[in-house]
Amino acid sequence: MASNDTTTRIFTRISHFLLNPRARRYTSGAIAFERIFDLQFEPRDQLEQRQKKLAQIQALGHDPYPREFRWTDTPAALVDKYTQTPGVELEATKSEVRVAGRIVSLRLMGKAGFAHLQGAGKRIQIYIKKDVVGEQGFQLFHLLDLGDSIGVRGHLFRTKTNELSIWVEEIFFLSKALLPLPEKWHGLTDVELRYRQRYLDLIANEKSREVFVTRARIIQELRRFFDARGYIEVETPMMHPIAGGAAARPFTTHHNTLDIDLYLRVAPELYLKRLTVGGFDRVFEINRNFRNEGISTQHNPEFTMLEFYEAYSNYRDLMDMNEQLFALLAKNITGSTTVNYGGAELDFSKMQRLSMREAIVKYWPPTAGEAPTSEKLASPGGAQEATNRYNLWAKGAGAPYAAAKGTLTNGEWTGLLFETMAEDKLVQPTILYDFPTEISPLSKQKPEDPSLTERFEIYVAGMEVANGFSELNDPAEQERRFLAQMAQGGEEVPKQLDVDYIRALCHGMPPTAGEGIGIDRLTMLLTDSPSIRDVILFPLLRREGGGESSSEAHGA
RNA sequence: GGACCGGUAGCUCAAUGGUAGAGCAGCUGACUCUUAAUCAGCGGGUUGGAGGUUCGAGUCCUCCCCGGUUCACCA
Repeated sequence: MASNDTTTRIFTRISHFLLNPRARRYTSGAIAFERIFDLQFEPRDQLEQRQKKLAQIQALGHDPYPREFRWTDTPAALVDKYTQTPGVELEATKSEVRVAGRIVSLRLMGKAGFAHLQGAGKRIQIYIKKDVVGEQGFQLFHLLDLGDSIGVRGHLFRTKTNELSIWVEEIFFLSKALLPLPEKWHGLTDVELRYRQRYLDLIANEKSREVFVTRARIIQELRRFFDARGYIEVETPMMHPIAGGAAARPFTTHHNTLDIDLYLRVAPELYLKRLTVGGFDRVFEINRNFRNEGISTQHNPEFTMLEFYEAYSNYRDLMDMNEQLFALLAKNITGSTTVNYGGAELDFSKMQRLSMREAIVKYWPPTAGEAPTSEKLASPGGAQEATNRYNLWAKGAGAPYAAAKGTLTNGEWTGLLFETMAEDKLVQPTILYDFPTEISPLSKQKPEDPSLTERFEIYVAGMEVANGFSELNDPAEQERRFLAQMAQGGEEVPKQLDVDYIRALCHGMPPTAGEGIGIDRLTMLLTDSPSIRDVILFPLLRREGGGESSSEAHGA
């Protein structure tokens, strides 16, 4: 978009200016500023105008970039505390408040004026009268623009229309907004700009601010939950010599001094399990994983995962714990165990449980012929045969079909068939369990059926939000699975055997259950956000404008 | 990478193939309880870019750029 190009160019230029040491060398008055602003961009008029005003503010005797402001209350705190208090009472006490915020509305009327100050996410109105603040103060008020930061000293009162407001006795200039805020009616609606310039999104869109506050609360709740159960929180490496713990293409980086290539981790799993070997029986980590794969409304190349491991438990124990955890989170975050997501009512008070084979049987399209039975899917060639029959139907019906690359094992066919036909049907919170061994290289097999593992995933709104299992702790079996994986090859598979991990298992890992929960997707569900980009402050975006430096990929 | 939708003033959007506009923001002035403040006036455009069709293109055609959605990819 041309308008966007222009805007982003402006912001880029400004940030260059702010980083430019010359810019700090202003003396006084507009002339110095005008020389520094020798820039070729479009909204020059506004920028120059505000520069002139800043110079005038300085000429009035104010520091253009003061160091601090001592406040007594935030706008949000005042609004919270005094919503009910009648004006008479406020006038009677007239207790002094000092409040800082950003000007988000401004109405000047001759020798008086109103404005709204925004701080801590809420707005409070201020009333400025020339009689009260004096000639100097009122001159300053006249030089303010939407977006400026100011502090005020005064007392609370209510206007004719009964709005809680501050009767300003003194104004303090705090910071000039040299560039205008987003349009005040529509706010910032351009999706790209909302992601790229999140700071503007946060000012203009209350909903956006709430999402990120909620995200922080979700993480707090999770910490509380695991703390209460005797877990300790750790941080394991993000730079791995071998990218293991998940099948995903890693990012590559390089350490100069050691002259070694490293991978950004695709999962913390193998390190956390080393810690259970080391005696951290209950351990968790909340941090970033990096996967060099596609970007979509459900995928960001870096995403936050909670991973936790609990010794002496199995996957059934985790399933039970998850039911509690999800219900508790939904309740504490949204106020109810029933959560609206994209128009669907998600009920977190209970979770449907299905084995993967049962899910295929259950969601088999009625018009695709007779559904396979679980026994049939388990038999040799059964899953492939079912997939072929499904594909035949899907091609006729125009539904997505399962495209296999190369030769697959029975377990891989099962996984593929499930993903193709059943995954997006799992809207209500569902625990899907008993995954094929071939697609679960780190999970323990079921004693009565080694073709399956004690593994489950949680699906909500058709999205995978969690993945847990009874951890494989037999080093010989683990080595066999790693080698099988490597033999299979592909970019998603580690290139080398993680010898130290096998060695760690040789020192004995207690029976352990472990799980990962995708924090971004969980936040999407609990904030009714349709895209993962709505819950990540600075999602990875395409490079701006085609050819330039990539330093703006995350915004600023 | 494919498909679909979109790109017009700083922002949000109009404009049968026939003189590029409105509101907001900005500037000047008036106004001492406004709240999308109001009133009067002013400035603001390479219609994403390049070609083409046409007497005439914001509008139609081709290519390119940028963005969104979606599919593919993605334990």
